[in-house]
Order: sequence, then structure tokens, then C-alpha cells
Amino acid sequence: MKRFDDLFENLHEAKNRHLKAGENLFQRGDPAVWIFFVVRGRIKLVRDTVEGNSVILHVAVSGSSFAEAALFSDRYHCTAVADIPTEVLLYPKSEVLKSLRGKPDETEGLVEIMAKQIQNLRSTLELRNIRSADERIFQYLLLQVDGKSNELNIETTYKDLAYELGLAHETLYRALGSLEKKGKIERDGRRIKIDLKYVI
Amino acid sequence: MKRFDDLFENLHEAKNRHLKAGENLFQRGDPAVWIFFVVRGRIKLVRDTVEGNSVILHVAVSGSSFAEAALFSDRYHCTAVADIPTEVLLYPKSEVLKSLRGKPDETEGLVEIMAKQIQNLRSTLELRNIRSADERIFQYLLLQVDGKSNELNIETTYKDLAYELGLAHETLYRALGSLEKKGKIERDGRRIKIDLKYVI
DNA sequence: CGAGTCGTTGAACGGAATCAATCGTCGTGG
DNA sequence: CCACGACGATTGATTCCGTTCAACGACTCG
Repeated sequence: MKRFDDLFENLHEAKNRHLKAGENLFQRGDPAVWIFFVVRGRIKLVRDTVEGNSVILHVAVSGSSFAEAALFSDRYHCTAVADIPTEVLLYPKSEVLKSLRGKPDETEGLVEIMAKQIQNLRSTLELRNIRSADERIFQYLLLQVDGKSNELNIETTYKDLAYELGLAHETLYRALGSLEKKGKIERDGRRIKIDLKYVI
Repeated sequence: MKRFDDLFENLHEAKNRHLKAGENLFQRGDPAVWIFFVVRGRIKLVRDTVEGNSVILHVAVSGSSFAEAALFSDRYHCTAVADIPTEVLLYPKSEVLKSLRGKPDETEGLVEIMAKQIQNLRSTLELRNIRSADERIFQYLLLQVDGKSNELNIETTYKDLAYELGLAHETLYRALGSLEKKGKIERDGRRIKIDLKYVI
């Protein structure tokens, strides 16, 4: 098992649903009966505040599952709304739990990917403590290649990457340019090569 | 099972070790044989860079386990160093895995707490996208009480809290003062009461 | 072909970081 | 037992850099 959603593979009960931009998938307090997978588009998990604005708890992009915590909760703790036109798959929570219980060896695989995800989230979080945009991006790149190579492809858009890094997209462009000028990286479209002397 | 480290309860093989500030626990590349639990103190998981400075991947505080990902990896991917005088428990990875495999029902509990941890990390990460210090702290407080109450106790020091929120500690003090002046919160030492109208 | 979005660069602003200083507390060791 | 050092909590002044607003070309998609 490589990803959380591989658990869903054997589940043929999946429904699918298309959402327009701004459309609600579920609301805080609704009974938690489904686990979701984003086929394409983007789902925002938000919590509304009294002042009218809302706080984003998570942004699920295409290819990722979300609301997994609903497995162990009676109701959804947040509201899910499509950010752009989005297609999602719906898996019944009860089926997922049954499948989980039937296969202890698969469950161990699940623990493995979750441990890695936690590790990854923790380091992404620590990245945010780097104030300098240049340095934050550079360390992000180093984390991505992880000493295995000195090249990587940016799969998402630069705008999404900026969001993930907690930077304005303008800042990201400028910082990439600055890193290139310093000679720490080379860029060719979405392909980024890191100067070998920084790759351990 | 409430926490990851409850898995360790039945393991009597745990050694314990005391580290002075600055002392290394393990280094990047060392064979991964132990999983750890911080009894008291603070352990930083870092990656050293060519420029001499190091990037923090995670900070494990007392009462938490760390290096869980080592369960599924041959070698440690980062270096662990005590930030202040620290006591840790060492659990042999092989024992932990054995215990994991022996009890499929406990493993499901593990999946549950990991799912919650992931959910929590994701929302902490999204909190960082709130630029305004006042608003970031306020949303953090709301997240902590989660509608269950309108009061909470800050367990850690304010300095550590500032770090968790990605703010300079001076900024945290000022923002707390500002929130209090606005009447959104009331403070009495480490006890914080949130204005009822903001608690959903 | 026009609307929308991405990628990119310029200019100005604002708010958080940083530097600095003070006070209180806690532990420690001589 | 007290002096000293270390650190947390707090407030003030200044700096700096990332955000924000703005504008433009390129590209895609309906």
C-alpha cells in the first residue's frame, strides 16, 4: 500500500459527485458517513467564524483523500466546499472500516504511510519558521529531493506551491529568481536543478 | 488507546537515557533501532546544511514520542539533539513492531490517533496562513476549545506557544494584550477566557 | 474570440521581527 | 542561606522584508 486511498481500491460502492465552484459537500455537524477522494478540482475544509469570514483547516487537492478522521467521529467537524469545479468519490465509512478490520497486514501499511505523512507535515510546519523566503524555498527544495538527486519537477502550479509554502505567489517568483541569480538553483520551466554542493 | 506511546506501555524493555543540553541522541544515517519518548526536556530533530546552520524538522516536547517513522526505515533521516537537559525512553523498534503485529485491534486505535494527529497538523499548518498575529492566535484559541468550552489553560510556556504559532514571543505578548483590550479574551495568568459570542 | 488564470515584474506600504532593556522567579552551587 | 546566573514575561523603538496593489503578456478553454 502506497497511499491512504489504496484502501478504497476494493470498495466498489463508491459513488461520485460533481460540484460547482462554491458548492457545499458537507457541513459541520452533518453525520459523518462518507470518506472522500478528490479526482480533480479542489476542496476546502473550513470553519466559519462569527465575523463572517472562515478559517481554512485544510485544502485537499486532486489525487488526495480527505475527511479520514471522520472514520472515528460521528459528525463532521468542519464544512467542505468546492473551491473550483470538482469531482469527488464518496466511500461509505462503514465499508472502509470493515475493509480495515479484515486485513491486519494492510492496516500495518496504513500505519506506515500515516507515519510518513505525519513526518512530512511536521517538517512542512517547521519550514514555516524560516522567515526568509529565499531560504524557505531552498530548504523546501532540498527536502523534496532528500539527497536522492539534485533535480526535481514541480508537479503543481507555482501558485499552489506558493500557498503550500505560505508565501504570496509574487514572493515565490522573486525568490526563485533570486536563488537562480545566486547560482544555488537552475530553472527550466517546471524543472529545477539544485547546485550539487548543497545536496548532501 | 489515547496516544501513540500507549503502544509502548506493555514493553518493559525500555531503557532510559539522560542528555545534557546540546548532546546528540542519534545522527542522520545511524541505523534506526529505537523509537523514543520524551519524559522531560526537549529534543530537536534537525538536518544540517552545508552552510553550517541547521534546519529544524521537528521539536519533540515532553510527553510526546518521536522518530516513529523509523519503524519503517532502516536509518534515521535526521539528527536528534537535546535542546535543554532531557530524559528520554528508548523502545526497541523490533519490539514495537512485534507488539503492533500481535494486536490488530490495538492497531486500529493507532490508526485513529494518527488520523487525528494528521488532522491537527493540517489545521495548525493552515493557521500559519493567517498573517495577522491577533487573528492567528485567536483562531488558535478557538481551535483549542473547539466549541466545548470558552476557557482554556495554557500548559506550555508562552514562549513555546509563540514558537508553535510561528511568531516571535514579543509579538505573542503584544497580540494577547491587544485581544484583551478589544474584549475578545480575558486573561488570568495562564488561564484564558474567550468572549462567549465567538464560541460557536 | 473573449474570459480567466498563470507567470512575471514594479512600487509602496504595513506589520511582524529584531534589538534592547527591565523585572520577577526559579534553581543551583559555593 | 544567599548570591548569582538563566530564563520567562513584558514593553518600547526601529528596521526590514514580505504583502499588497497594479499592470502586462502568454496560454488555455469554452
